[in-house]
Amino acid sequence: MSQPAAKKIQAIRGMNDLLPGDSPRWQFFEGKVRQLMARYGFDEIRTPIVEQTALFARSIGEVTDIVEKEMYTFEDRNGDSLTLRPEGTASCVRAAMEHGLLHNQTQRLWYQGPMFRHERPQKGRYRQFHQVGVETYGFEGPDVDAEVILLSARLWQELGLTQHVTLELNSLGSAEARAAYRETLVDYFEQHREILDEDSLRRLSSNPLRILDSKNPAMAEMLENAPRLMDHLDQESREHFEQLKTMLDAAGIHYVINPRLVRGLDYYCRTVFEWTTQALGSQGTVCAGGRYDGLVEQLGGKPTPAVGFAMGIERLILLLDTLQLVPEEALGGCDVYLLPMDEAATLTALTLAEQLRSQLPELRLQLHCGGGSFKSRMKKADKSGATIALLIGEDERQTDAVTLKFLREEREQQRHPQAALPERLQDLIA
RNA sequence: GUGGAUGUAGCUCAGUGGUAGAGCCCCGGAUUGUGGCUCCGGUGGUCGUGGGUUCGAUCCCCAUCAUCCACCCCA
Repeated sequence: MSQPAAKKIQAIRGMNDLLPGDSPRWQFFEGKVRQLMARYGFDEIRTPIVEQTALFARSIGEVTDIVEKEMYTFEDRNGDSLTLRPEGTASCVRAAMEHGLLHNQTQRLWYQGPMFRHERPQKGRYRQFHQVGVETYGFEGPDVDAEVILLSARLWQELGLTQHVTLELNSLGSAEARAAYRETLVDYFEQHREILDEDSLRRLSSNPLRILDSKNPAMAEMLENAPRLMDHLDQESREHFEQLKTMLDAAGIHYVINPRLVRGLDYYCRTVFEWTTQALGSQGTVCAGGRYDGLVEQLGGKPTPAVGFAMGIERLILLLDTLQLVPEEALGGCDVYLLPMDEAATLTALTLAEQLRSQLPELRLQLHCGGGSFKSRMKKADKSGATIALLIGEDERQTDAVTLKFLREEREQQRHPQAALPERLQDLIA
């Protein structure tokens, strides 16, 4: 029985397939990250992508856009409210607390994986996107702030991005100072309510600090006279910030102080920073983080200082791509394409391929499969990206030999006894 | 969530109110055992989807889905 044409099923909006052509870039980037984390003494942590909804509501802030309208929240079969994680910090804190990692000890952790936010997709902004994040717990001083910033700076160095990113820096003060300033600011804005535009009125309850960033000329004068965050920093935060700047100066890291830099998530305090680029249009923030000393306590743990950041992998890959910074050799492919020239040579080729793979574990060898004319076999050898083709036909089979042909250079082809191949290939590939 | 642009072959794109084309890719041949260059031939399309107007719609209208850009927000 013929069925009516099934409705075409496609990927969920804003959720992308990573195709074979893309994955080498990701592996290149992920490899750099993995190496770097080890060099800085950070350990990887992996947590589930689903958590109880309350975890995010409590940590990110009830009135943030993320919690109010961007979370993938659904009911489990038993009625619990679950949420696909919109960011990594909350899960990290939860896991660390749950397993006693914060009990009288410090931690330097990193994670990597998919996050989910129901936003309108755009270039560099997707509903399922991927972050690499760093979390430190138990370090109070500005040295660890500097450490995580230096780590990120070194990653740009490794990737060749240093010239294309800018570090913006600010301090929000202690949680108390920030909260107090926020109140002062809201009071001030309330007094000038008639000047506020629609956007700002909305931000008044969600993110009043953002109002300072408004470009509306009608509000410029009023904003000019608004109370300043820097004047409301507590003494300790002020010193913390100064010390951090001294450390970054000493390490030769350039930064721009941006007093309007405000992280959207409620849990941030004191140091906040952002790495931005001009090369990606309006989605220019490539890495952002800061200090969240109050978060562990807020989630029911003991007061624990914490610093971290998250970076958007899609945005970084996009950046690497537009700047053509992924090296050719990172783009995959294989070294050798082994092809039987006719059907009769299939078995010989297959067993030889397996032998070579046993003898040369580093060798990337693709065996021709699928038959076809000799011409098409050669075409596939070319397409495979291999530098060397190994051919086995009637002549070779009768003498236990193999023809070795160079695909990427003008060089006479050779014929070798099969037994001599491992040594020969070893030389050529190395 | 708001505003705008765009959906035609696997990819990049032309095109017309009378049921479609190029380049690349793929396959075959010129070249019985030598890919990349050249030449010749071939496969491949419910013109995003669903309605409407019309004798007739890929084209006009409406809706819907998706992508892109900006806003918002964020990594």
